[in-house]
Amino acid sequence: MASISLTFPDGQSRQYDAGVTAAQVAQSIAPSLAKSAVSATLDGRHWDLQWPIEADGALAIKTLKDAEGLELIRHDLAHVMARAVQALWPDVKVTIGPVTETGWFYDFDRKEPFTPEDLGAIEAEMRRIIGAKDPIRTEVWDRARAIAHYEANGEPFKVELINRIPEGEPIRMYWHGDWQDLCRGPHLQNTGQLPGDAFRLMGVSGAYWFGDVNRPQLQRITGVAFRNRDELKAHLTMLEEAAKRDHRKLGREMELFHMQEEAPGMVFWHPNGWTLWRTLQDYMGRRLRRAGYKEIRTPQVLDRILWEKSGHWENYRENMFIVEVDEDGAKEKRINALKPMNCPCHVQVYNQGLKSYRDLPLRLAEFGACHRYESSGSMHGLMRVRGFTQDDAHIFCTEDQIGEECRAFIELLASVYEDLGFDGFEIKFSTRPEKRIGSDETWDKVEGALEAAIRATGRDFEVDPGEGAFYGPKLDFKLTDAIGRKWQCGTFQVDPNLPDRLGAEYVAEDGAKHRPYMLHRAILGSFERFLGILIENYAGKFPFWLAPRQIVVASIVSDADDYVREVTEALQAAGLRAEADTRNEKINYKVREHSVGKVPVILALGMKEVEGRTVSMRRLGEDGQKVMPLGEAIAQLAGEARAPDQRG
RNA sequence: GCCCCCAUAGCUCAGCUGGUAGAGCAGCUGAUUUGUAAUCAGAAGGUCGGCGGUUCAAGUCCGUCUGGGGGCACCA
Repeated sequence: MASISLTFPDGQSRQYDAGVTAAQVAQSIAPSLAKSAVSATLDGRHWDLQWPIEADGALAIKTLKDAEGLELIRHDLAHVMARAVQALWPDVKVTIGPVTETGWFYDFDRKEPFTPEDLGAIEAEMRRIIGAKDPIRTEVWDRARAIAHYEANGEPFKVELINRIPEGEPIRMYWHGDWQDLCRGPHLQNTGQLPGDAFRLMGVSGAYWFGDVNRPQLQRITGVAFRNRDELKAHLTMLEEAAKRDHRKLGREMELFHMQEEAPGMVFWHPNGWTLWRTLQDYMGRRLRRAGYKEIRTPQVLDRILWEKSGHWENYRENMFIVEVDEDGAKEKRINALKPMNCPCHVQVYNQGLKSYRDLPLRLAEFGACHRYESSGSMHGLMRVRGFTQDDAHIFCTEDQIGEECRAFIELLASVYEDLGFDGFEIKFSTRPEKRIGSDETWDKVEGALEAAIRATGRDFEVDPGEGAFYGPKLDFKLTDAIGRKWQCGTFQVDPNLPDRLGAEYVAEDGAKHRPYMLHRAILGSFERFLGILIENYAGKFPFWLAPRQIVVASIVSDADDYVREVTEALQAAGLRAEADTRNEKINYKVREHSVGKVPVILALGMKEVEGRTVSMRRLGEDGQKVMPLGEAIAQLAGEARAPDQRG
């Protein structure tokens, strides 16, 4: 038998017979290692302990402590769950069950829906299987045998999966107990290696087979799993914490906004929420103005003729709100649409009057309200709505100017995200999709220009092939919030096509008319969504400059009410958002209520403050309070209330 | 749009196998003048999301519509 040489992580090598398994290797190193081993990596590839090793390579034995171990737990739990489901309902057909970021899911085909109560029964059966410590074994089958097997068992989805496995790849079968599944592996050694108390089934949902609406809809059961009970507990606690900062809940509690049946996907902003919005919009307005943008305002309702020209009528009509109007004396109804985006309007503004190359780059910005008829199932609080407002702008420029505009945009975006409290962001470069307009020559040119521009900034970016817009390549910017979630907000898109469709042009140095390029760009994306992200990022505890309610001035005794009103007015005169609370309640009650209401500063005033013309300042999240002269307090708070771009 | 789940007072939620609704908080009224996260008392508040159906009887069972939630699909 041939001999092979395996190299271990410590650099040492040993000789083995070809066909040796990683389990045997582990045993040869130490019996204790063989016992705790769950899998291995061979030349970096995740490798089952039972698979034979036929050639020289670098082998590392993995235990549950390794990242591979956690993946295996989740992977095997998917199989154990599938087995449990088929044990309980033998008629259920199994499909696929991959590992996710926090656990796994498995999609089943079954006529009757799984109920939440079924999940408990499935979990119990899973624990029984884990308790049985069934050994897991693997075999490689040839394609015909595997297909025949699943056809005989009435598992059409597995047959399809086998047919999708590329020629030359081994087709592997796994068993534990009398249950069998098709799987590329690797797996644990036995089901007893699974932590029976560190997983939980989270829910049932629908999911299309291979993500295709035209294929059967399956039932997806999802679970979360960790190495041990404490990690599971920590995860569940994290979910509870995330739920506490849910913008829908905070929006109601802090009286920021509401939505109602008569206007699904549209937001009613209340005074507090609108204050937050305006604070953000005013800030963005200043940043854009300073960056050379001109702010404009364009119509909401436009005749379909414009949408036909822009191409939207043809491609996105189902997603547009259509407005039919009976005009006096008209034979036909006039058909309009609420604008789903601002760009065609911005081209109309550009097109007024002849433009010279000296006018470029021309940056037109609009806090543009748009409406899109989003499908009912996609709406989600403020995060996905039908009526939204973008921090939209379009830069009309020459090809030579794309690079500099891109650089300046990224600088601006980075600075804005930092001001708003977000630490970092990722950049994604999306190239031409299959369904697109414009010539390959043009695509080559604009993709090249955009890539050169992003490279020149020296920032890291990922390429996402085929994910560009149909009219041009783009950069997407994804920020990370306080609890590690990522949100795609900013975008920078190069569009050589819309100026063409809508006839934008400029007179160049050569005296001839040329098409400008159009750069679509946004930093926040939609105000609605971004405010939702901000609310969750800060869990409602906004920095002072953003807080819709900045200061409550509360009386301790009613004899201090006049002074409370005087202080409140003085704060308001200094431009601060201050309210008086002279209700007949104890100071404990007022402090609690405004703390729960997430007001950053409470000034409590009793007779001592009246006599000394001082205030007792209490800050949200801090114990105790500071007494200081009124004038000092106003100066201090007015300083803090300045937006980041207005600080000296 | 599709699958599952949900809809009871302003908010959070009870209401077992059908017998025409209950709590806490908020709000209102009154008392209390209070020193940094809930003072006490009283009265009031709901065509149980809409529309149909089954039944002597529906918050409860069935159908349907609307909205919401968790996913899938979609996201110019």
